[in-house]
Amino acid sequence: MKEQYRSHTCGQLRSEHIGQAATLSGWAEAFRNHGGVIFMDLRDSFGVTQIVLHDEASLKGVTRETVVRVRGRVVARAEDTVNPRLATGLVELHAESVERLSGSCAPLPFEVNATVAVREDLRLKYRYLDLRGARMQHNLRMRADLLRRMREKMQEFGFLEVATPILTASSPEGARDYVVPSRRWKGRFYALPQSPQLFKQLLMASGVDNYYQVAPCFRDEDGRNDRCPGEFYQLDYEMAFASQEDILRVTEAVLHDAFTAFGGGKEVTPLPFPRIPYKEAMALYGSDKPDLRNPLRISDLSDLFADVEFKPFQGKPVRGINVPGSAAQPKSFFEQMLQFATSIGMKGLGYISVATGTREDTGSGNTAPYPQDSSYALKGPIVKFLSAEKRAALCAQLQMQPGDTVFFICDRPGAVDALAGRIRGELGARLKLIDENRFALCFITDFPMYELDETTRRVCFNHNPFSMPQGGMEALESQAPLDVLAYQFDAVANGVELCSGAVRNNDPEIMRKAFALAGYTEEELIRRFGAMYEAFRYGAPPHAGAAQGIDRMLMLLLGEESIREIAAFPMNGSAQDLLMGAPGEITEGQLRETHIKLR
RNA sequence: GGCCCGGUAGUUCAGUUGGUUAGAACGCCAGCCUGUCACGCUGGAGGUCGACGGUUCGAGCCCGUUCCGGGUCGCCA
Repeated sequence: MKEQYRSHTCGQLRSEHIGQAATLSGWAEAFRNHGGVIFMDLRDSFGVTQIVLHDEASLKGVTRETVVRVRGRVVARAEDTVNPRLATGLVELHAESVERLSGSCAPLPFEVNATVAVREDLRLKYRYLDLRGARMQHNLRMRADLLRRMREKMQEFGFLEVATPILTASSPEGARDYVVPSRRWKGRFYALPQSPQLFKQLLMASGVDNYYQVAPCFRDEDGRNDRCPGEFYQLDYEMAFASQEDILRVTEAVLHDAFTAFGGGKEVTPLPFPRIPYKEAMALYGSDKPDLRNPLRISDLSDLFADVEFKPFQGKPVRGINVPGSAAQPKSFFEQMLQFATSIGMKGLGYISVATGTREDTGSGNTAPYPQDSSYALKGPIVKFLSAEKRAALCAQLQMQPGDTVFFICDRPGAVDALAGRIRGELGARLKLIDENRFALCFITDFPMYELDETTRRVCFNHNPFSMPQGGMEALESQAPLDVLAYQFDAVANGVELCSGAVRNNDPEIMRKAFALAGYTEEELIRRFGAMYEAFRYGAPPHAGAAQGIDRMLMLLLGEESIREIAAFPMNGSAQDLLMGAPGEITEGQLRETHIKLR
C-alpha cells in the first residue's frame, strides 16, 4: 500500500533495514545545516526519521512543514551519533532525492511540537497544525484504540449496535437543547439529542435485547476543563431483561478492560469493583464521586459535639478528618488550609493535634493530656472547649495517635458533607497522599430518587426520572419521597464520574406515580416523554442500561487536564469552533426558508 | 449571566515610579560551518503594545468604556 509515496513510515526504520533502499514521505520538521552535511527531521503520523543530505540545492523551497518525498538508503548511525530518544535513532536515511509534494508558507502560526505551550485558541484555530504534533497524534490514536476495544467488548457480550437519530425532537431532560429550525414546518424545531436515552429505551420496547452505540450527545451548556461544550461522546448501552447486577457486571468488565489495556501499566482496581451506597459515600468521602486513592476518611462528630459549649458548632452537624502525622506540618500549611476553607465558603477550619510533647504543656488552656496517663497532649484552638472526657472520646473515635491532626468541618446539614469532601480532597492533594500509579474504580449505588430543590424547596428528580424506584410502587406510596432510593448508580475512577446507569422504570403506572411525586401531571409526562410512556403500555421488558463518558475516560488514561486535548476538533470554552467559524451567520435566504426573523 | 485573571514581534514572555529609539528567547531571512538531533557562530527583518475615549508636557504602564481569550460559579436529569 502507498508504494508510490513510501516504502516505510517515518517511525518504522530499524537496524534490520540497514542497506535497504527506502522511500519516506512526510513533513519537514527541522533542519540542521552544517555546511557540508545537512540533517532534516522528517515526520509523519508514525514518528520521525533523520534524513541526511549533502546537497543544499535539493532543499530549495523546502521549509518547515513542507511535505516531501525522500528516496534514499538506510544507513547505520555511528555509535556516538545514535539518538536514543528516537525510535528510529539507530539509523538514518541518506537521501538520493528530495521531492517537494506540497509547500508551506512561513512564518507558521506556531511550531509543531513546540517546546513552549501555545495559546489554546491559536491551537484550535490552526488545529491541523496542532494535530501534527506527537502529543495529539498519540491522543487520537489512543481514542481510536479505546473505541475499537470497547466495541469489541460490547460485541463479545452480545450487544447490537444501533444508530439513533441526530435530528430529533426536543425533550426537556435537564440541559438546554441545541435546536434546528424546520423549513418544512414553520415555527417548529428539531433538537439534537442530549443523549440517546429515549431511543434506547424505545429499542428495549422494540424487542432489541442488548443495544449499544458510541453516541454523540449534544448539550447547549457552558464548558469546563472536563466538560466539552456542545458535543461529547458516550458508550451508550441498554439491556433487556436485566437487573442492576447484570448492568453493573457489564459496566465494570468494560471499564476494567479499558483501564487495564490502556492505563499504561498502572494498577487497576480488581473486579468486582467496590459498591458504595450513595449515603455511605457522602458520609465517608463527602462526595458522590470519591477519589478512593485518597486514604483520608470523614467521621461524623455531631454527637460528640452536641453538648459542647462551642458556639460555632452548636446545633449543627460536625465532621472530622484525622490526618495521620500532619501535626508536624509548618504553620503555613494550616494557614493555607484555612485560606482554602474560606475560599469555599467555610467560616473557619478548626483543628486539634495530638502533640508528641510532655505533660508540662498542660498548663495552658489550649493543651491537655491524653490519655490521662500518657505523655502526649492535645493542641489547637478548640481544645479548651472540650472536657477531658470529650478529648478522650474524640481520640478514641478517630483513633488518634501522637502526631495526628483532626480537622473539623461544621456547616448547615445540606452543605457540611460536600465541604468536608473538599477539605478531604485538598488535604490529600497538599500532603501528596494520592497514589498517582493507580486507577481506583468503584460504583456509587442507591442514589436517592428525589432531592429537595434548594431554591424552590420542592421535591424534584435527583438524577434520572426514568430510574426504577427501589421497592417499586409500594415504596412510592409508603415512603417519604426523599427517602426513596433508586436503582441508579455511577461508576467513578480517581474521583471522576465516568458512567451513569440505572434499572429503568418500565411500568407506566409507577412512572405516573414517580412523576406525580415530583410535581408532574400525567399530561406533562405525556407531553415530555409521550413516545416512551405510550410504548411502555404495549409491553416493555424490564431493562437496565448505562452510559460511559468516553472523553473523560480518555482524559484519565492520557493524563490530560483538558477535555480539548482528546478530541480532534473541539470547540473552545465559549462553544465556538475557531477553525470552521461556528457558530456562523447564515444567508438571508436560509433565514427566510426557516422562517426566522432576527431581532 | 456573576466574579477573577489576562491581551506587548510569527510564538512564549519581560517591560522598574508615567520619561530618550519598547526588549529577550524561540521562529523567520541572509551568510559561515561535514555528525547534528533544543546543532553552533555572525548579521538582519519583524511591533497600530486588542480597540476607542480620557487624565497628563508626556501613557505599553493611570482612569473609563468596549472587544477578545482563559479560569471559576451559575448551568450541566
